[in-house]
Amino acid sequence: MQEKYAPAEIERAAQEHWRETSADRAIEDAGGKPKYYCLSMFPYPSGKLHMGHVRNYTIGDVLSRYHRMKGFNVLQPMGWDAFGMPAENAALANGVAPADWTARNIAYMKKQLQSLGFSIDWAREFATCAPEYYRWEQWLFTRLFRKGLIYKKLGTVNWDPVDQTVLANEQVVDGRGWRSGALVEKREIPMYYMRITAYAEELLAGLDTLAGWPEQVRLMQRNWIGKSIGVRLAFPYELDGKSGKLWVFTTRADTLMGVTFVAVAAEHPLAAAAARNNPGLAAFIEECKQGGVAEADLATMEKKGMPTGFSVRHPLTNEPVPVWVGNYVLMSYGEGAVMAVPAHDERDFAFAQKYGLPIRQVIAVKGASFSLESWQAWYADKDRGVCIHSGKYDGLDREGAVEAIAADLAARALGERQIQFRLRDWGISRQRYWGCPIPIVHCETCGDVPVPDEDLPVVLPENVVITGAGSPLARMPEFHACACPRCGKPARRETDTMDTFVESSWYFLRYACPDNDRAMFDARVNYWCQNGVDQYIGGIEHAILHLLYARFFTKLLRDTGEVDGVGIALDEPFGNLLTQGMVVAPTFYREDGDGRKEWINPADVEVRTDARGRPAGAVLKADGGPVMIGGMEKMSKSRNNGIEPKTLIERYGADTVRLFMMFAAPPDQSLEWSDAGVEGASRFLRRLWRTVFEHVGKGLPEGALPETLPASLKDLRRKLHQTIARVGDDYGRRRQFNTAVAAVMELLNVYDRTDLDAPAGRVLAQEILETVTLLLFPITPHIGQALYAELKPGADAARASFPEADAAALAQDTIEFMLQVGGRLRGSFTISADAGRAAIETAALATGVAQKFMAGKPAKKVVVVPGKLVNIVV
RNA sequence: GCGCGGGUGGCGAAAUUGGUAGACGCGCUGGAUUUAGGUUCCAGUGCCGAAAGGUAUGCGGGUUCGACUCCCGCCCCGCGCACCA
Repeated sequence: MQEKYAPAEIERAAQEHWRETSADRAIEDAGGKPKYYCLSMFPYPSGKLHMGHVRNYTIGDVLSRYHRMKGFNVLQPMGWDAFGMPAENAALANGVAPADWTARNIAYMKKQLQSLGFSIDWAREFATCAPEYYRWEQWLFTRLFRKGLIYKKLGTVNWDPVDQTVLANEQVVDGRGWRSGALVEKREIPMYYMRITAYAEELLAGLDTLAGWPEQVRLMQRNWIGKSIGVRLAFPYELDGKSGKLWVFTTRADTLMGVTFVAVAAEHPLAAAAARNNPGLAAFIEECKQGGVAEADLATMEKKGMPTGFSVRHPLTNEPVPVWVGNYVLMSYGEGAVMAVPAHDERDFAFAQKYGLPIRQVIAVKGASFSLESWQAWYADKDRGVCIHSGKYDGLDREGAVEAIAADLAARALGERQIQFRLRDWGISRQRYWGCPIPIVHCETCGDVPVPDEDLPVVLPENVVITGAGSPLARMPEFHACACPRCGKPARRETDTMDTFVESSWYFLRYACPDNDRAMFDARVNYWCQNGVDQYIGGIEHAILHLLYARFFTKLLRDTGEVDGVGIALDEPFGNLLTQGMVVAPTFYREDGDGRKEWINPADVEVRTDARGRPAGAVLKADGGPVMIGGMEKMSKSRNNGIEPKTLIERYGADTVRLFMMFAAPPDQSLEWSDAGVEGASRFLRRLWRTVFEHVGKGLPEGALPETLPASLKDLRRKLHQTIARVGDDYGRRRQFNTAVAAVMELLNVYDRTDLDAPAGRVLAQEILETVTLLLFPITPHIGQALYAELKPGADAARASFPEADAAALAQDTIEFMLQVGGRLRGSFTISADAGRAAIETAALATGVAQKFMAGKPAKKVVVVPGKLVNIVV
C-alpha cells in the first residue's frame, strides 16, 4: 500500500475499474431486486459545470450508491436539457451556431461529470435537441391538439418595438429591452396553449398523496393552483342600445352591498368601447400597455385608474355603479373585471382613497369600530364580522350571507356559485429559433392542421443566421413553405417553437427507453417508472413550474391511452422529492472612481483575521492591496464569485469536493463555499488514508473477536454499531448527509483515543476500518474503492453491501441521567439500564446535588424522561 | 405586492417526538515534532465571572415542570411569481 494519499491516481484507477466492470449499468432483469430510479434534474448545457450541479449530482450519487449497497437495482441516468435561449445569445455574441455551441458544451460538461465519479448509466444519455427525442414531443402534440388539450388563443407578450421581437421577462430590464433599450410594450399574439386547467382539480388533490415531498413545495403548488370557491356574478348594462352583462368573480359575495365601483382591465372590451368617444381614456389604456407582462412588476407598480364615465347597474339594487379602468386588474385572471368594495378590501381601499371614491361599510366587527383613519387595524379583524347596512342580509355571517346572496342572484340569472382557479392554461408558443418546432401547418382552407405521423419529425434546420430580430425560421421559406397535409394546397408551416419546459416535462420517462425509434415509450417504462421516479433531486427554484408541468404531463400521458401496447399507468411522476439549496460564496470587490464595482473572484483573494479569528480585511493576492468584502451571494458570473469545480478536482480530487459538499450543510439548505472547509475535507481523507495505512502496515489481523471484551473495546464497538445505525438512518430516511459524515468523524476520534495494540484490538480495528470505508463509500467512492481493496485483498467495494448494526453490540449496562431541579440542569447520575421508574426517582432524590438544590423543601413533582433526564419540581 | 422558506459561538452547523444548547468541522490561541511548512500531533476555545454561579438560539410577549422546537405580534435575509432554466 502506498503511504501517501494520491487522489488523482486512485480516482483514475477506480473510474477505470467501474468502467471495466460495467458497475454503473442499469439492467432491467435484476434477479428479483427491487428497482430504485434515482434522478437528478438534468442540466442546461451552458458551458461548464457549476457548483450547483456538483452539489445536485453528488446528492443523487450518494443516494444511488447507498441504495445499490442496500440491494436495490439502481438506475441513475443523465441527459441534457439542450434547447433554450442562452444558445441563441451565444450565437448573437460569437457567431457560433446554437447546435454547435450546445454540442461542444455537452462534450465538455460530460467529461467534468465523469471526473467526479458519478455512478451514471451513460448508455442512456440523450439531449433534448436531438430529433430522435423531440419527434415524440411533436407526435404527442398532434394527439393533444386533436383532443383539444392544446388550443390556440391570443396571449400577451413583451414586445420590443425597436428590435421588432418578443422578449422573455428576463430580457426586460426596468421596463426596457435589454439590447435595444426601447420601452417594452404589451402585445397580443396568437399562441398555442395546453389545457392544464382541465387538470387543476386533480393536480391539487394529488398533492395530498405526495408524502415524500417537502411540505413547503406542496404548499407552494397548492397556492399556485389557487382554488377558490366564490360567486360569478353580473352587473347588467345598456350600451349603444344593446344590453349586456359585466361579469366578475368574487370570493366575498357577502360584501356585494358595499360595492361602490367596478374596475376592469385595460384590455377589457368594455374599456375599449368606452374609450371610443373618450380620447383621455384611450390615452390611459394606451399607457397601460406600456411595460412588460411579468406579474411581479404589475403587482408592485403604482395602482392607477381612470373612470370610463360609464355605469353598470348593481345586480341586487339596480343602483348605478361607475366603471373604472384599473391598471392592476389582470385580463388573464377570472373575468378581467373586479367588483370593488373599498371598506373590506385592502387594494380597493387604497384605490378609493387615492381617487376619492365612496367607501361603504357593510360588515361590522364586534368590539371594533370602523374608521378611515385606523382602517388597517380594523381590517385585521375582517374574518369575524356580520352584515350591516345590507337590507335583508343584515345580521348574517359570512357564509350565510354568501349563500343568501348567491341564491338571490341565481333567481335573477345574474350569478352562480363558482369554483375558480388561479392556475392559467400554459402558453407554450415561443417566437424563438432554438427549440422544438410546433408540428402544425397553417392552411387557408383547412385551418391549423397537425403534421401527420409519417412526416415527423419536423426537423429544426441548423444552418441559420441569428439576428436577434424575430425568429430566423420565419425568414426561411425552405422551412416554412409546404403543402397542406389535408388538401395539398400551398400552406405555411408554423415557425414558433415550444417552451423548453415541454421537453423537461417528460424526459424522466424516456430514460427508460432512449433507444426506441418506433415509439415514445415501451414496456421498460413500466419497469423503471412503476410508482414513478423513486427519488428526484433538484433546486428549490423549480418548486412550482417544472414540477407542476411534469406532474401535468404524467397525467396527460396516462390519459392518452395505450401506445404500441404500452400505457403509462402513473398518476404522479416523482414519489420522493429532495429540493436542494443554493451554493453561495463570499463576494469581493474594488470600487473605481465612479463608484462602479469591479468584482474579484474569491480564489484571488486572501482574507486576514484578527487574534480571535474574526475577519479583519481582505487583500488581493496579486498585488497585496486591500479589497472590500461583500456579502454571501449565489455563485454567479455577475458577482464573479463562482468557484471552478475543475480546479478543485485537479487540486484535491473528486472525493474531497464531494465530501465537502455533503458535510458543509444539510442538502436542502444553502451551502456556503469555504476554501478552508475544502481543506478540512481533504485533511480528513488524508487522515483516513494514514489510519488504514498504519493498520495495514502491521499486517492484517486474523481470527475472530473474543466473546468478552475489555470495557474500552466494548465501548468502542458500541460506538461503531451506533455509528452504523445512525449513518444508515441519515442516508436512508433523513437524507441528512452532513450528520452522517460527522458521525463517522466522531467514531474515528474515539478510535484514535483507544489502545488497539492487543490482538482483540487489532481485530476490532479491522472491523471498524472496513465498516468506515463502506459507510463513506456513497460519498467518497474512489478512496473507498482503494482502501477496501487494501483491507480485504481482492474485494470490490462497489459490490459490497451496506454494513448492518449488531443489536447485541448496542446493548448498554448503565445509563447516565441528567438531573434537573426546578427545570435547571444541576448534575447527573448513573444507574443500571434496567432500573424502573421508582428506582430512578429514588436515586435522583438521593443525589447530593438534589439535596443541595432542594434545600430541605419537599419535591412537588418528579418528572422522569426514560433513558434521559429527571426533573425535580420543588 | 402576493406565495413559500430561513435567522443558533468568530464561521459552516448539530440538537431525529417539547427533555444535557453548540456534536462534527473550520478558524483562532498555546505547546510538541520537523532543516522547513499551506505537514502532523496534544491542549484550550459561546458570553460574563477568581469561583460558586449567572447568562445565551433575530426582537417582544405567551403556554409548560421544562421551549432553538409550540402559540401571538414584529424585524431582517433568501427563493418563486407563469417567456431564465
